[in-house]
Amino acid sequence: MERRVPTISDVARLAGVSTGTVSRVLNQRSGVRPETRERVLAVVERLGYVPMAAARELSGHTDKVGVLVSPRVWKYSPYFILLYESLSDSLWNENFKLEEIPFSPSGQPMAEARGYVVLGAHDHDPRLEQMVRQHPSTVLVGVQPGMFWVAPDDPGGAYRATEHLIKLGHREIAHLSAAGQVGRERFEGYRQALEDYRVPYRPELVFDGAFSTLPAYRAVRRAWEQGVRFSGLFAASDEMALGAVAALEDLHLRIPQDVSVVGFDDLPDLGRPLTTVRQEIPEIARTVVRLLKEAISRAPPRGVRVPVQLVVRDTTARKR
Amino acid sequence: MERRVPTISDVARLAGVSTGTVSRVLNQRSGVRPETRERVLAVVERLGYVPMAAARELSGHTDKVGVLVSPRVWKYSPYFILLYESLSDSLWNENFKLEEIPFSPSGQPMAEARGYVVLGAHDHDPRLEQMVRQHPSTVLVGVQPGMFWVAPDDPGGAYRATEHLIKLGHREIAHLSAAGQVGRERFEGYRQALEDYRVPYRPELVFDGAFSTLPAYRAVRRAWEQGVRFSGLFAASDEMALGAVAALEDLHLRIPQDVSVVGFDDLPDLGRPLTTVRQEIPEIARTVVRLLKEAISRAPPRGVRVPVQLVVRDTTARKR
DNA sequence: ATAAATTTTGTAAGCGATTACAAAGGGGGT
DNA sequence: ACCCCCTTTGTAATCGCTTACAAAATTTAT
Repeated sequence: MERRVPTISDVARLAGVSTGTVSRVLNQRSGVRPETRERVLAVVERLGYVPMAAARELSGHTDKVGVLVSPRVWKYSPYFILLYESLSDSLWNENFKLEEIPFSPSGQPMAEARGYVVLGAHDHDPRLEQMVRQHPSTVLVGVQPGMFWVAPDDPGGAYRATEHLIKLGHREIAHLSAAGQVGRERFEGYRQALEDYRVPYRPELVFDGAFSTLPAYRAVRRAWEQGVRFSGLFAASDEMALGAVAALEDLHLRIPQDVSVVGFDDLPDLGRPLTTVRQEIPEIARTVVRLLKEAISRAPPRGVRVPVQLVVRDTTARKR
Repeated sequence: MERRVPTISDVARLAGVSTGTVSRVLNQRSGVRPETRERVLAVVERLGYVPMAAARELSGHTDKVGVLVSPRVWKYSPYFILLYESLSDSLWNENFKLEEIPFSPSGQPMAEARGYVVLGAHDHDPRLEQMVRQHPSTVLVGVQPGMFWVAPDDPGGAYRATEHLIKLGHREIAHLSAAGQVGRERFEGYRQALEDYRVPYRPELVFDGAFSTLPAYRAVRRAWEQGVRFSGLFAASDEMALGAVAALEDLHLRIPQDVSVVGFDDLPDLGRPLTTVRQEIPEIARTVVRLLKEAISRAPPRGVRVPVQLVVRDTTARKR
């Protein structure tokens, strides 16, 4: 009953090779005959062997990567948690170990690490520049020319969300926006779609929802009560979309019959399935890791956009 | 500039003892002369030495402790995150290592661990019983006779919150409640205070806020709009209190002049400082660890209430 | 003072991985 | 066949810490 967790030696023994070879296979080092590799991998698979983190780290070959999280509230958002976990996994696969590092007011991370990932930085946080100067191996999640960055295709996603509504026949399309880089980019996508399809842009249809449920609810409800009308709404985040849905329902409107709502992010376990723009968080994480390795090897900085995808569920319908 | 992180050998060398002795001091093992202990601790302090987690774990002396988190949403609440982190720290100090374990549908944790901590379990989750039978070294955060459990003094805190409002002269005191064990206990405290102070209990003043901002907002606003009146409100969580504050403000009421609001939890970084009942999350974590050790040593199960404390800030005022 | 008992300390073997280095194996070229 | 070179594999040291055991120091008993 009491089965020991298999170690690298178990794998080696069963595969008829040495631990060194197993290690080389697992770390994709060159110089292992393909058939040996196969044999080892088969045993790994069979035993369900997973290298022990502590041992790997102790042997001195995992590098620390620090994550700097700017505003404290960010820490509590599902998006952040998902991204953090995903990042942690991806890094581990590349022999890095994620560690949360407090972003000191002076702008210097407290602990030394091989590289850094910055999440949720403010727009023109002066600390960013300093950070990059002092620690070139830094990757930002967000957009920032001159450094390594990774960001979802926010404008593209917003464009497709809006386009989706337009194609359903909607012409009065409201937008729940929010301050900051991300909010701005999603707004741009919205606006561009309107323009391309010759739907007039009306500033009074854009509300600030601060990326959270309650402010979104209040903004939508207030606007509607003041006579602002629309048959479609694109919220720059799922949480805001949820707030909007609640507000509209309180106003005795039906979703999607009276108003179609599109969100952004595709967070899991949301309670209500939303038509939304899905971000591939794991893919973002993998990209961060890829760039981080480039950064560490002193490649010239570049930015990458990760594609997003429209997921149509039942909060949108053809305009009646 | 490139200063190495000190190891146990550095400490040993500087203190003029062997690594074995340092280790014994650090792990509070007996059989170290007090003056030697002092000397070692001084060096530890001076170097800022912190044992390396990986090495400690590898040496086989840290036990895994699994945390089971029931509903997935829980994971995104600040309370959970705070508790999790606190728990992780406290466990580490006692040579345990926290690990999140998926609560499989069958009710059996997937991985083997020395002990388990269950967070946010449903009221009478049938899996709990099975859990305890199969893994006696389980501590629940919540109340459950027959097993080890730790819970904040919810009834007491709710009592004091309500009492505070009563003593400020309020007689119409609303309550934002929520389903589940915790919600019920806080409701009980509220009710008991009313009874003790001879304030009539009025069921129409109790709303369901589902422990979150938006539902709380909607409940409060709807009630007020339907003519329900109160000059004080005790919300069973800070988040709900925030929702209530927003609702009341939208109804053109001033806090605390028109309505006094009390929350529960004292979450940090809330945006608006609230009069609330503070939970000492670190203390809860420490208690969990203490009980966990008892559980592991097969002591008879018991439950512990951790005291809470009323923190008066500026969302409450004397009734006008 | 000496031996025995006890307390305190040092020594060294692991824990599970990685990796430098050495050794073995496999072709070609002659 | 023989030698050389390149690829593949094995060996063993290493990372930082804990701990069983041995050794030394101290106390107690006689």
